[in-house]
Order: sequence, then C-alpha cells, then structure tokens
Amino acid sequence: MTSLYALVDCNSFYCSCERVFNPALNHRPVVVLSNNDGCVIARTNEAKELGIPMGEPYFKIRNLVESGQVHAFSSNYELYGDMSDRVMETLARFTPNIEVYSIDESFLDLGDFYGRDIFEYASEIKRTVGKWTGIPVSIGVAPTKALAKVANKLAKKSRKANGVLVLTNPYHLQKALEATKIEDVWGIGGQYARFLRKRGINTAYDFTQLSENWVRQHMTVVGVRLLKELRGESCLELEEVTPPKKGICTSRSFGKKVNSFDELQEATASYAAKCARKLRQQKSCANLITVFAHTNSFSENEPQYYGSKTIALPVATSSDIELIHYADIALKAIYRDGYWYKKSGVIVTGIIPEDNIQLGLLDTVDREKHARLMGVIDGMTDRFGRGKVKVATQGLDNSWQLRSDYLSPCYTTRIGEIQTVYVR
DNA sequence: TCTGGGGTCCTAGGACCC
DNA sequence: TCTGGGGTCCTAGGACCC
Repeated sequence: MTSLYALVDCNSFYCSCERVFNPALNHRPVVVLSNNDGCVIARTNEAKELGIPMGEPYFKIRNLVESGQVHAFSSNYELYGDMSDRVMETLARFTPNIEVYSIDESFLDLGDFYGRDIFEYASEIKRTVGKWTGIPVSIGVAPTKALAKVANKLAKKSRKANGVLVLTNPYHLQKALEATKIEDVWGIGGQYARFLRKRGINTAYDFTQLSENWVRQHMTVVGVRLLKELRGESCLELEEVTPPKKGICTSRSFGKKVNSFDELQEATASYAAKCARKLRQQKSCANLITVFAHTNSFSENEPQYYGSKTIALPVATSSDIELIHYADIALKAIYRDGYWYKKSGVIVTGIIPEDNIQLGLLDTVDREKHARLMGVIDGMTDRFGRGKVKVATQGLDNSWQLRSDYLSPCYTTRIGEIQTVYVR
C-alpha cells in the first residue's frame, strides 16, 4: 500500500478572505498588514508583481496605497479564523483523515484513493472549496508530505497545472525536484539554504543525492527525515488530533511608545488574561509564567533594555485573576524607569491537563469559585466578543493598544456592540 | 515616525544522582 | 596528554514553520 498525501493551501489567504467580502478587489493588488499596520504579511499575485516583498515595512509602500495602486487591510484575525474553519470543514467532507496544519493549509491522507483518478478528485476538492467558501486553493498530491509541499508550490506557480498537481510518476517527481530551488524546500530555512548553496547543493534534487550520514552530521535527524521524505519514503505521519500546546505566548508591539508603568501594567494584565483564556480553551493549566518587556531595537540611538522574569506558580492555574496577579509581580521585578518600551508579552509554560493539578498544601485560593467565575467570563466573551468582560487591572483606556487603521468589519462573527463590563 | 506574532523540534552542556 | 562511568533532567540557544 503506497502512501499518498494532498496538501491543500489557500492562495494569499488573508487577502482572499478580504476579497470574498469585497469582490471589486478581484484581480487587483491587495496586501494585508501585520499588527500595528507594521509590515506586509500577505500579498495577492498582483501585489507580488508590483515587487512588494513579504515582510516589507508598511512605510515603504505607503505611497502605493495612498495613490490607490494597492489596497491595504489591517489584519483581522477574527475574520480569517472563521473563514479558515469554513474551508477546513469543507475539506473534511472529502476525507476524515485530515490534519489542519495551519490557518490556511491542510494535509489530507488520500492513501485510500490510490488507483482512482486522483487529479480529478483533487480538482473537485478545489472547485468545491471555491464554490462554498469563495477561497481559491492550490492542491499538491504526492507520496510524502514533503513531496506534497513540492507539488503544491509548483501547482501554484505553473500556469499549466492551474492549481492542481499530482506527482506520483518517478520521472515527473525528478523533474519537479530539479525545478525546486533548495531554499523553497519545506524545512530548509535561510541558514541551511546558504550552507547548502555554498556546497553546490542548489535544488531539491541535489539534496536527495546527499548521503544520509552527511546530512545527519550537518542537519541533525530533522535533515535526515527530510532527505527520506524527498526520496519518497514517508516519515511524517498525518497528525489528525491537535496535541495541546506546550507553551502559550501573547505579546504585542505597542501602537505608540510607552514609558509609564501603568500602561505596561494594563498591557501585561491583558496578555495574561489572554493566555489564561487560551489555556482554558485547550483544558490546560500552566505551572510557569514569564513576562518580558523591551525597547525598540530598531531605534539605535535610544537606550536599550530587555527584561524578562519567570515565576513558578504555587499551583498550576488557568485563572485570569491568578495569572494577572503573578504577571504583575514579574513585571514589577523587571520594570525600569526611563526607557521607551516598544513591546511586552506573557508566556505560560509547564502546561498540564487541567484535571491533573497537584494541589499545594498551603493553597489558599478558592479554585472552584475561580473556575465558576472564569466560566462566566468565557461565556460572555463568546457571546459579546473580546474585551467586554475583564479584570479591572486590564484597564479602561488601553491607549497602548494596537493601531489598525484599515480594519475590515468582522463580517462573519460580529453580533453587535454592548457596554463593557468589569469584574473586580 | 513607521519593521508581526505564535509556535515546533533538536542539541549541547551543566547539575545532580548513584 | 590519560582525572570513573553512566544515567536523567533542565535550560539555553539555534534551527525551522506559517
């Protein structure tokens, strides 16, 4: 039985989401910006053709936007998350064996479909997703996940493929590997690409000709796995159930420069609460909390500071109130007067299932009461949206928050505004 | 003036134990 | 030249992903 994987990848996903609700933007250059409208994180083909690179700082393309040549959106993750769910639900109609790999990509195990007309089946998947969600996708099919990635990339690039490429024939596989630049291989980043190019390894095909020992020596077992995958030996299985996260991080750059402790405190409390909610959503608790804050490293003329502090919690928790409390202690330990802070964040680690908590002997927290309160907060957040119910430390003003000047409405999830409610 | 955010895995080296 | 040997656990750092 031969393995067969499809990689379904949404084209310019964030931009495509915006286009679904703005069809006039079809065939026009569109970009989506990162938080704070900092840099470009998604581009349509038309925007790529204008020479806008990935990660380009916004100020460098501002004139293109202001002169109307490019349409820019602030990122709207609520919208993209909801559209992603729709795409993934559609894909799940075609096979139960699906791994949601990222917000815009899924692997499908098509092993059971061997011998059928795979190209026609993949084409039908592409048509159906387009019809039901409005999102264009590209599909690559091959015997391993790494080769499906190769196929997907070519499916996107080649006009002839028109968005669907099946690579099962050995001759076609070799041609595809020869046509794939080493830096375009899944798992080869900038460092390894430079290292390999220096040694004359310029394509994915060159890489497959290396010896296992050499690859292990220079690229660890991760490299060996990739080598085997590209040679057609499947080593990476489909991960159908998402394992709980081992670390959860909430951090942001500020929309403006911040130097007061109070503003940093409000931001940190909000990040701690966000981490707590993410923990509850995956039914976990954390044993450790880290708070960091730093200045803008791009401002070379300003004094620089990076502070970080980790605190071991007495008992693992997912409570807003507790995490905000310890985040505050950590922040007080690292805060230094006289710096312009640009970014701060909260990371929770030492994550365990919530039904596996070791209670402390000296524990004085009423955990049941906390759990009930958090349940109420989560319920209200689900109904009324983020930030409508919160612990008072998170603040009322929030002038430190994100800048997003070009935000589209949350077309799919917004249910109307209500007054913010505070919990003390 | 303006440069994202959130994850994963692997390895090496130190602490500690018997 | 030669310092016991062999585990485990933890952390920091480096690579990668979208």
